[in-house]
Amino acid sequence: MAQRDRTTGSHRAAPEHTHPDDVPVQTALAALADPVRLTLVRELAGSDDWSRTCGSFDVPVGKAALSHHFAVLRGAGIVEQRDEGPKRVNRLRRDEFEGRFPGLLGLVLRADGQA
Amino acid sequence: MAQRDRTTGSHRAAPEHTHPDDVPVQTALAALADPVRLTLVRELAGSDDWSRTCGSFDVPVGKAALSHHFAVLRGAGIVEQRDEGPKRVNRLRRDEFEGRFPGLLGLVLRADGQA
DNA sequence: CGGGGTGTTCGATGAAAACCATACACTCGC
DNA sequence: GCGAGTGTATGGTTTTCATCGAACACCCCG
Repeated sequence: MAQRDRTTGSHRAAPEHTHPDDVPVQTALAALADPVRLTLVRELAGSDDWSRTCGSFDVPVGKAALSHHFAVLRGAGIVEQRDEGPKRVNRLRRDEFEGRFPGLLGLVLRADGQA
Repeated sequence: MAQRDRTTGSHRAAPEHTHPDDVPVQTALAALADPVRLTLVRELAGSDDWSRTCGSFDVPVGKAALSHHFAVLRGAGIVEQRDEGPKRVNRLRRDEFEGRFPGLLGLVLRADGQA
């Protein structure tokens, strides 16, 4: 019982996740309406699942703020995290999120850098 | 020149509009990520174009705040306003906005009240 | 078991945004 | 023109949120 995972040996407090289905539209929009988080999502979208650690993103904020942003994205059902040794790797919840908010993800990704 | 409109006789400062095409995704998301504005958009979606005056919406804020919210929606290319006598009537820019952010509007409208 | 690497938590700070009350501007009907 | 009705602008308060620095927790490697 409660035997720890051998492959991803980690018994750190597992990150709390919210399934997209339990996320209000407003929360999802608010989560994506931030430049830093938008960058995270986009960079994540261009990478393989579980291939990026939290610290591997190119954003102009400190560790603390970064950690906070990931918590927000988790709470909005946009990303999933898993502990892998000392690191925490990420995955974009493409399908689940798409099921809840069809088109939204594609919208912010295709997103024309601006204008 | 500059003959005033006869039908909607008004020479008040015309409200400034931003076309959806000139709106950054972030701005659009931020505009919709507010409970009051979301209510405005939804109520507006359930009414005929130009049928609703600013004051005719059921939101728990004062006139000043309301006016501000409409300005934000205008700046995000979501609503269009026109002066009609002493009143200012509204219209949801369905098609134009849909062209710029396909699916987004439908998403916030279908929006399951919550969860 | 000690230390480097990684990420979270805490407390505080600063900026942005929502809000209100008041005062003003404009249109219309009398 | 006055006065009611409608919306905007201004100034100031409150709340919210992004951010940082520092302290802490955890994992691994030697």
